[in-house]
Amino acid sequence: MKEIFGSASGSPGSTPPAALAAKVRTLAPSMTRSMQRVAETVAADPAGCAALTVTGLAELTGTSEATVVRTARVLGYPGYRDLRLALAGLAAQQQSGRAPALTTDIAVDDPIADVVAKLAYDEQQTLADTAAGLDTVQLGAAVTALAGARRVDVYGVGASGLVAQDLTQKLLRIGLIAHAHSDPHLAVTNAVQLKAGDVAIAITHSGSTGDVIEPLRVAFEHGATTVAITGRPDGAVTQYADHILTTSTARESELRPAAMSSRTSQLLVVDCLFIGVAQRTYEQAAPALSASYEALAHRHRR
Amino acid sequence: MKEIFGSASGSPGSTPPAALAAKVRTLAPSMTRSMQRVAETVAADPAGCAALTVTGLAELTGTSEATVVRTARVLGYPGYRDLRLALAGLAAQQQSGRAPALTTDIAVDDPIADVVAKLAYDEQQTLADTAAGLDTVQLGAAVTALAGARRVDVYGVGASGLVAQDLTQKLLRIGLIAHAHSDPHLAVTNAVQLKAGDVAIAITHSGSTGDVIEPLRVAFEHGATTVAITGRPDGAVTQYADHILTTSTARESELRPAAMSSRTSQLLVVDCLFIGVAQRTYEQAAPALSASYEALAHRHRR
DNA sequence: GTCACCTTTGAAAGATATTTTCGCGGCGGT
DNA sequence: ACCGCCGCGAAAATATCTTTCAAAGGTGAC
Repeated sequence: MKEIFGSASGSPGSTPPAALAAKVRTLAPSMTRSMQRVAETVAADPAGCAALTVTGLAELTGTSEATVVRTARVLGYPGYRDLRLALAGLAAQQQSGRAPALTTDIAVDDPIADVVAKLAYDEQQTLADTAAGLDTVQLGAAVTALAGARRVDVYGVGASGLVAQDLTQKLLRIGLIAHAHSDPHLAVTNAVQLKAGDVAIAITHSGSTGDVIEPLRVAFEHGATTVAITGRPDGAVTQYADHILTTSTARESELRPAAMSSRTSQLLVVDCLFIGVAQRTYEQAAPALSASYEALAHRHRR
Repeated sequence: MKEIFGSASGSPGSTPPAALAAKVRTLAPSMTRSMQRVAETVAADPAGCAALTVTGLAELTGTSEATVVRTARVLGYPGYRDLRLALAGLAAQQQSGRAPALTTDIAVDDPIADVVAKLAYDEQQTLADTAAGLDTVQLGAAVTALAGARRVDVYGVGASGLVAQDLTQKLLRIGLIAHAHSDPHLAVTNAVQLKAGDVAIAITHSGSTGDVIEPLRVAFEHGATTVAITGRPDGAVTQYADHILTTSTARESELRPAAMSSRTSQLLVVDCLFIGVAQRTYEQAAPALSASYEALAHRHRR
């Protein structure tokens, strides 16, 4: 019966897996030559050794299994198995340590793995920035307006048009009457119908997209509550907006157009609006959500 | 921020030890009950499980050794031994430095500021998980296919439809011929036109959306290169997919439908595809990008 | 409701890996 | 040169992991 470990799960009782190199140095003098060879090999490449069995490590160091096990004992582990686990831990730590070298731009010759990492990192950054910069008072006001709205119109063209549609889809699912407009003419035509109690939302990264500002102005002048989701809180769109929700912008580059990060940012804002409204209208939203889920179930194959 | 693994020095091919919780979430639906129990136990306490033998873990979860090994396989490891090593690595990482994070769900009575913080955090998590779980080989293959495609069709309905449109918009901007279809009939009708050298992409979170699978099947049978972007790598859609890109799934809750995080994940994948293609076709993509930018300038007001 | 079929599961056999045992051979002291 | 001790590895013994196989449980067809 081998393998005795304390019952406690995450107990930090055992040796902190760091300082392995130091331990090797300290204990080396008290080891025999073969054991030193093993210890040094292990200290030099924890990751590599973690992948080896006793036999493998014995061969690699030109020794025997017994020696490897003895070395593990000297290093303070019950046996090789546990040394190996510690090694794996060490390797993982080392690897995660040297992570944040991702500040560079995406280059034309970046390997695909780097592209993934950099993009993910950038978008995470965008999300953090957006969350930090979002004015919760304005957001709350916008949510209140939406929760009591008779009708909601959302304007957005280009990439922002998709965000507008996303918001619309979500609001519809919780029983609100919402429309997305990406055709500027139709948008204006519809905006004329709005009145007090209705909500109009304009989504534009630049804050100066005429096709989106125009319908918002009309809605504003007809007494609707207007919301602007924009990356430029000083843009032209804000002059017709009762509530301004600011999105954040990541540096753009040649390969990474601004539309990409602004979309991420806009979607977060839109999600916040949605959840906010769902909270306020919970009684009605919850059943509506599950109802729409049910309705789609049969569209899924086995 | 979560671990983004670099080039990975010594450790050969094995799965990056990150994102285990995410992988469990992704794969859980395709597991049997007992396996799920094992997977969840492991995800909940990596450190504790790393200290257990197969037999120990089997007893703890009330299953058999065989089930434990099977679970390890599903999670992408050759056997339990390797899972255990990965677990040890994960545990070490967790212990080393880790923000406790807001793990709580979004509640009905959360103040709006918390909603923003939690949503942002969740989406960041989703991005990290997606990046960690994305198969760069498959991604590279998909990019290659796209870069040389005569024509690209993208299928997606519902929330995924917007992602499909997003991809299409981007590809169009760099000179590819791309169409998004959310009408299943039209999608099939168009799929018939595809042939070798064309690319068809299906986007579906569930992996079993008939309306999206059908056109992909037709495209597949007509010789087009097919790509599936899905959260269920074992879903029905994958049987007609030459390349499978897996999106990650966050735990969903009543207020936060799965569609939300899957969209974030899908968009990251789509962005990676786009950047990848832009890299490959740089000579042609760069001028096309700035050209489309120029063309829109006059639409912005002063 | 019943049957046939498929899936899931655990017990036990089989294969590997780890630990222990045991004795050989080198080395320093006498 | 002889004796005894220490380091070392081969191989046996044990623990651990993997595979196989048959029974239990569930599902859909009739």
